[in-house]
Amino acid sequence: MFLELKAQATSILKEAIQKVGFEVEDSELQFETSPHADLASRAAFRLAGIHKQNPKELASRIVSALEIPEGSYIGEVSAAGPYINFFAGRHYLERTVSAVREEKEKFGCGAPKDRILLEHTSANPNGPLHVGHIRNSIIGDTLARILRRAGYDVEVQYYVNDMGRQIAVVSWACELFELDLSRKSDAAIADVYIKANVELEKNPEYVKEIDALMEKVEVGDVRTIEQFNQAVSLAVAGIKETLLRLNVVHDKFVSESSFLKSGAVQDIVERIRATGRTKTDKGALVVDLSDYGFEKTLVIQRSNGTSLYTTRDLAYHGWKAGQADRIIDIFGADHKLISGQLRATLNSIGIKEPEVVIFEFVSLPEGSMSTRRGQFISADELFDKVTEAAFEQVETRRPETSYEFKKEVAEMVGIGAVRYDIVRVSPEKSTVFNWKEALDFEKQGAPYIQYSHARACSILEKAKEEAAWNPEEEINPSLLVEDSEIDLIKKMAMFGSIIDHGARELKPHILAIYARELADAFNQFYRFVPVIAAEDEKVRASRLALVDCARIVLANSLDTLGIGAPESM
RNA sequence: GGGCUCGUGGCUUAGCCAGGAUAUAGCGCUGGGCUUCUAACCCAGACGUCGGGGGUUCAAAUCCCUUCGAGCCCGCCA
Repeated sequence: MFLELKAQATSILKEAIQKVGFEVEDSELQFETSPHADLASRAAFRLAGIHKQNPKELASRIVSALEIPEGSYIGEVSAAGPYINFFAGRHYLERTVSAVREEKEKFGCGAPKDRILLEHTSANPNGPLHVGHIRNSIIGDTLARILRRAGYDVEVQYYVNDMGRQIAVVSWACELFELDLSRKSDAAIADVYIKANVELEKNPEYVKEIDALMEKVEVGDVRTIEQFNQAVSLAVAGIKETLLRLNVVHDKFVSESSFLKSGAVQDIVERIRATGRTKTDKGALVVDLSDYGFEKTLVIQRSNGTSLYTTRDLAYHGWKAGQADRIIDIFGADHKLISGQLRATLNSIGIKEPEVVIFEFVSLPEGSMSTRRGQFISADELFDKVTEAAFEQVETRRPETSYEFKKEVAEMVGIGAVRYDIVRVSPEKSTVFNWKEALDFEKQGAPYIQYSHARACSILEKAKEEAAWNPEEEINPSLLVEDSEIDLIKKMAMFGSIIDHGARELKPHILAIYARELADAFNQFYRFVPVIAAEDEKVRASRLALVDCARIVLANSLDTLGIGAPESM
């Protein structure tokens, strides 16, 4: 709705500026959201600079020339010094309320758009996901949800490394040590993987055994491949379970080895060779990317002829490029360089490059996390502790409820808190994990937003019981005139533009901030405006409708954040 | 040594790419509010050289240069 408001302001302002005698592009209107108006333009600054005029005077001339058409969302425009301030009118507020009531869970959705292939998580199957990995999952999953709501046809993939060196070590470890199958399968894999790495460190001779395994896989040795697969599928099964609990689902798991089998890896090597930018360096095949600004060459084939992760990834991206209009990858900061080289190489052979979203590291107070060294906090452990802490909270706050209720709410609140905590900060900030903060529900996080939703549900529930509410009833939105009602409506109206913005910039944290502000607006309304106790029947009906709208937009926001929306908590 | 990212009240953080009106919000701190739709809430208050320095501009948290600090990367690992 806000996007429409902006579009109307754009055309009104542009017309007025023309009347005053200037030509402007849309981008020169310099709109911004502001505490002083619903939409403010700094166009007078810009025009004054170009045409050597007084910006204040120009602003008031433009405002006098301005005409607001009948039925516009704009109610009023005024000049405040050099600023041109636009204020939404009643029509905008009332239209927003009816739009939410009509569109319900579809409110905020964009028109159908292109097909997107989004890859996220793709952690190596050498152990369970840890708290660093889930930053990838949460950013990726939230983006996928935002893009879907924005109208894109999104397919989400997990790229499974089932043949790299680390996996060879895993497979080797499974032969050497007994798997503890009483544990979750990915944790059992990590145990032997960590032990194997200790062995490798002690006895570097073993490296030859790993090399041998990798060569066997590359040439298609059935038994070795079978062993790799067994180890990989154990780890992947555990990872999937963890992701499911996080409310993250992938449409497809694509394995690296499939590109070797299909010959795609060989094909891509030939294509790169054909550009003439490859050469042999100590027996290895390398690509010269100096014209793309990369000083060091990129190795795409070992001297023994085997492929590398990068080579298979190139083949994977070649395959992806053929099936979608946009390719999006979510990578950790350690992949910055390699993803740049990947993009350059793809560009050099005319394959569509992925858009890469980079997030910085989550480390521990004692340093960065490492599966190999066993230095990590697994996502499962975090989920267990956080839901346990949430359970205690429900128990103190709602002692009268059933065990099942408490469990269900604790799961939604705990997992929601984890997701929100991670998604709320912009990806380029590196963070240090700390238990105290992770388990703290006092701050304005997911539980705060969920609580607002539950409050809205509770009012509606009570009204239904008293037979005082019919959701389909015609209401008169012009009765919603309190400040906190208007603020709430305006906040709801922003939802679509937040989705649009997040999708355009691939920035999920924008939505997290918005959801909190929406909850803020609802809580203020809740505090100041009585709903069920409203004396006038028509006013009560309108307010109930508004509560229902808030409930819908809060639920839509939470859903897009991948966070559960409890009706009671 | 080179490259990328970050540095905003005690702590966490928005705003920075597209420079403009009193710098966003939470935690913590001080004080207030539950016989009234769930107090996981609300209200009020204190706390800021936007890392330091220089520059561009009518105007800089935002752009440029420089410097300091933190993280990540610079493998025939992934």
